[in-house]
Amino acid sequence: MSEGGSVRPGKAGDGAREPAASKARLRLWLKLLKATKHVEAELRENLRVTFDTTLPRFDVMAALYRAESGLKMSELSSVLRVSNGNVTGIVDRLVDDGILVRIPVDNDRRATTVRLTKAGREQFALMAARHEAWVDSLLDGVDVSEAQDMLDQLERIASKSNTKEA
Amino acid sequence: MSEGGSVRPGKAGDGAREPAASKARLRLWLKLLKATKHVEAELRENLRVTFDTTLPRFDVMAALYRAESGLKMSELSSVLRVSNGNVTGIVDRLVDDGILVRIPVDNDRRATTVRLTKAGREQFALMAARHEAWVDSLLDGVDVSEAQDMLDQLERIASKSNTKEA
DNA sequence: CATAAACATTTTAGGCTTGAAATATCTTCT
DNA sequence: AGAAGATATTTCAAGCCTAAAATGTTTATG
Repeated sequence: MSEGGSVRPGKAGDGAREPAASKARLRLWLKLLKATKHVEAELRENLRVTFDTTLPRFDVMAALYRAESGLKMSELSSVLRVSNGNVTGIVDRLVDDGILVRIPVDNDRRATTVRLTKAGREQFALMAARHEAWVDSLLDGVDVSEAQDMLDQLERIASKSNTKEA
Repeated sequence: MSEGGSVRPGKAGDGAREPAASKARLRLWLKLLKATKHVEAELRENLRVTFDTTLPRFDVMAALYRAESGLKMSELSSVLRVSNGNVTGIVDRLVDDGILVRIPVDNDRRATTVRLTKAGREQFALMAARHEAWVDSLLDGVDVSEAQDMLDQLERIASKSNTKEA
């Protein structure tokens, strides 16, 4: 958690505009972070005790569940927005557990495609249903229809300078 | 918390679980997560290139900056909501770097208080100012005054305590 | 007093994460 | 063809993170 709140900066480095707005944005950010981490921690815990798995594993499986024909390692890493080396490790373990298979790509011996096994698809279907229910329950206090504005603003945040340039 | 039936819990208090609402909440969650991760990644990168440090280190320093008389390891871990063992490692490294000191607690040889050194306080003051400016800039697209509702809803989410038992 | 329980912290084992270096393969250009 | 550059992936070193076990210390209880 980035808890940089309630500190008197005096003079900021780059974008020192109105101090009040800046502080308000900082508070908003801290709340955003706190709520997100809270939900994430609950989901992690639920995945751990219910399915003996982890969020990163779930994320990899989710991405591959959607891509029925599988994804190359680089595609996976790009979809999940994590480093190549990171994906390598997670996939290694999922392959060991019989949840994923690596399939050589024709005409390119550098690349491999990764795909869910039948067992992997079945496991994920179960997990996804529970996951959706967990999220539903965790976000119970949020009026989704009224949150549309914020949602759109978040969308803008997340896509800002996100065009692979950063 | 969401330990009941995966599809239709029907517990006291929570709203009826319509599939559409459930999907909408899932989408909201994914957006929340995406936006948060994006901002967090930017802050991490900024801290790395500008101050050669990390978010966890920043968080520890922030907590101690506010607590002038220092915090015990357990207090630190509770404030930051991370495990004891985790705090041990981060503090170890900050002590090595002369940013923190460990001070024995009178009348309790189990505990130690951790405090920023003078150098640590100075470094953090610089970082906090830049940090606030970064957040201000990253949340530029968000109308904070209009986000109050969402903010309050997030507050509720984050404070929904998980009394694991019962 | 003895000793059991509670507490504060560290250690351990294992997984996640990154940026950078290393491998292997493919493509392009002369 | 052969060299140079681009691409796909893995390996590596280092730090973050957790749950659980271990260690040392204090408090409560018989």
